Amino acid sequence: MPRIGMEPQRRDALVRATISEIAVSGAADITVARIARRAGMSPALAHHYFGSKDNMLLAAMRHVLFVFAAEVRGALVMADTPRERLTAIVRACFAPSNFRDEVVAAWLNFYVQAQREGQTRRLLHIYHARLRSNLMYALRPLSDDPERLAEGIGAMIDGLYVRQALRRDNLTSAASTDLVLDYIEKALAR
Amino acid sequence: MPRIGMEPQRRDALVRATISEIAVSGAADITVARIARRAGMSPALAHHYFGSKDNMLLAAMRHVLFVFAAEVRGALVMADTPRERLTAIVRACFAPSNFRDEVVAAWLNFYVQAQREGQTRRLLHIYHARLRSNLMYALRPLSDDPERLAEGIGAMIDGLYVRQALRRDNLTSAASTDLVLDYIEKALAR
Amino acid sequence: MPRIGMEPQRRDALVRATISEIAVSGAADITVARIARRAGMSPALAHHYFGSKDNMLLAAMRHVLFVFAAEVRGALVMADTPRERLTAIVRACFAPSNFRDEVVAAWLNFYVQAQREGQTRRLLHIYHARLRSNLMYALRPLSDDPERLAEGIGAMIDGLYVRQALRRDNLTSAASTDLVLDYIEKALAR
Amino acid sequence: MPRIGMEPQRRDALVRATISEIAVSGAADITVARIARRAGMSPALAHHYFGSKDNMLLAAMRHVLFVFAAEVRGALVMADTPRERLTAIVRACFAPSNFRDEVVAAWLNFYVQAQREGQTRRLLHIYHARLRSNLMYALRPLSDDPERLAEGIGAMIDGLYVRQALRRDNLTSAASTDLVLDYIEKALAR
DNA sequence: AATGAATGAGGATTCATTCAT
DNA sequence: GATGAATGAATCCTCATTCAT
Repeated sequence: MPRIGMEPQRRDALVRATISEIAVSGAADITVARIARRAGMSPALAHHYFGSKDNMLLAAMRHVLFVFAAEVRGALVMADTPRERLTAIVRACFAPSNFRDEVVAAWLNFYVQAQREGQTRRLLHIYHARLRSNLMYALRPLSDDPERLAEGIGAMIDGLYVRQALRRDNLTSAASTDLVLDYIEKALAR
Repeated sequence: MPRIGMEPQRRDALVRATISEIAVSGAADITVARIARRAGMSPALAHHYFGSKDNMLLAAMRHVLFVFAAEVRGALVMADTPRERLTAIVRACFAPSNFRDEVVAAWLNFYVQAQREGQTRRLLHIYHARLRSNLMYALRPLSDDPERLAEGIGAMIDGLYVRQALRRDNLTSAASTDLVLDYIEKALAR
Repeated sequence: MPRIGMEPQRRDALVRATISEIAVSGAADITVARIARRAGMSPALAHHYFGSKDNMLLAAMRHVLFVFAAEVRGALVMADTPRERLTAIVRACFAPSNFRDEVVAAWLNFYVQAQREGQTRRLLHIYHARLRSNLMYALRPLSDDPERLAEGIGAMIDGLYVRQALRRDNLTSAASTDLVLDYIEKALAR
Repeated sequence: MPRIGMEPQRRDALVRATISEIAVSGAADITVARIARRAGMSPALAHHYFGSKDNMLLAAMRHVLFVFAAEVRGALVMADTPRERLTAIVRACFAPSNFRDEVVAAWLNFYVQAQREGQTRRLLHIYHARLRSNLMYALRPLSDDPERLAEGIGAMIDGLYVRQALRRDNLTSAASTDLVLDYIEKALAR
């Protein structure tokens, strides 16, 4: 029973379903049918709205990246000093909306997909560059090798995400944040 | 024309082919046929030796983990002091045999597979535990929170692997090593 | 915003769009959606007017046949002698409105469809019979085996259409006409 | 129960099944599944041998063209004079192996496919060129406009094929041959 | 030991068609 | 009158896996 103006809801539901499905089934075993079923519609309709499975995955990724960027931006609003900026960025990285199991699992799969798929790779590079630029801006007044430190921070964050995805242990959001902030603290100390 | 005693060579060729194929095609697009072709035999023979595709992937992973462990063990032989041990471990992590593009790509895919596949996950946990235990042993005399620091080091290493897989930049083996050693240095300084 | 009395325009636009689409996409790859888009309306509306895709194709065919018949009728109006009649018929066959690439392409596709679809077949038989009857009427006073000659003429015309559809060479409308008229001339000579 | 050395048989069976299926279902409605079933195997196996549906259709076409060429070549062996050559060619065109309903139906579908598919088009052009060259060779000593006449003959043959495909009437092989030979006779008379 | 033969089970995608609005 | 929404049915194609040789 078709109602009118469904497109936004449908697209939204599909994006959400895609993220969940990545977390549950893994990027390798994902199927359009499963995504569509989870989103409560037929595979044909999913195709109608997104054109292809790849587009669905890309839309999911864009959504995750968008939320991530928003969180960082939001955190930075209240930060005045460089140190506050650093804290804000790191906190945002591990904020619940980004560090939820589902989203973390999606991240890992994006990384893998980026190895092969150009568009995914490009999006990931943009995210990397943005994070890096945010870090650099805050680090420049504090460090004599901000580039290097930004690289280290980025790597540690990525590593914590990966490990979270495997749930090796239940490292909490707070513990992850502290670990990175600690690293920064030590690296800036003289 | 079948010769006798081919089994070890065949298995070896398949393991190597699997790793290469993961790097080239990605875990999602891997097929037994491609692996077998790369290893110079028929898909049927590959099955004959490994029973299933999953077993092939597991064997490849075991091989990577085995080489990794050997490299670390080898590096530790000559290390006498805790600091030397730390350096040895980190160097081993980024030694060419482990940090080759192909192997790094394989790692990333193992992480993903571990999200779903029990045996893969178990193997990865063993590797994690071993690395952690090695680090702890060296850190205990030097740090007052060795566990925490080990976690940070592990995360950073994993992160550097992930980033290497995406070749965001051509961070060399040496640069990666330095970054981690630097972190350790700073974290241990007082 | 629906206006009243649109039906004739709509149907017309769809028929024209169907012919164009056959020429561009081929009968095999034709879709209602493409026809409708070309005609500037939704697929649903196309269905509303024609009930089914098959009906759309049939309507397109009827249109082509109707134009063809009209052209022949028109040409015959001014023809008084048998020879003039023959010339008129042949000229009409290759008149621009019938021998346009688009229309020729459609013809070829009608032939194919006629192999399977009863209604199409019937329409085509009617066209054949009419052409034949027109030829026979003109040939009877001139030939001692008019039936046979009519068959030959019809075949040659069909063949020229088919070849035109493949654009093997750019045989012009005029050249085609001449070829057939020449044949007739020779066949009637004694 | 797989036996060895099946490839040639399988390919052959598929080519034959494709031709039959084109005749029965039409090029538009052909499916790999139907072809495979008719050839007594699974669709997967058909794909295994031909790679794609298009390749199957092309193989069928090549077969038809090959048989056609062989028939013409065979007929020409015994022809010594130009007139005999012409008769031989025309007879070959309507020889049972080429003028069988099934094959004729396939021809018509090839024409249609050639409108869109490059390879099909190329093959058809080769056939056209060859027939033309054969005709020209025989016509040159007899006609003062051999090119033109070859075109006319070719068109008439094509037209007779098309009409045969529609079975407008049951024009026999012999009648078709006579019609073309008659045309040639008249055209060469002075 | 080794492989070509063979297939069942899916998976992405397309499309004619229907329906509520 | 007109359309976006929605889907069932089909189609091509792929692939892990099995089996007879």
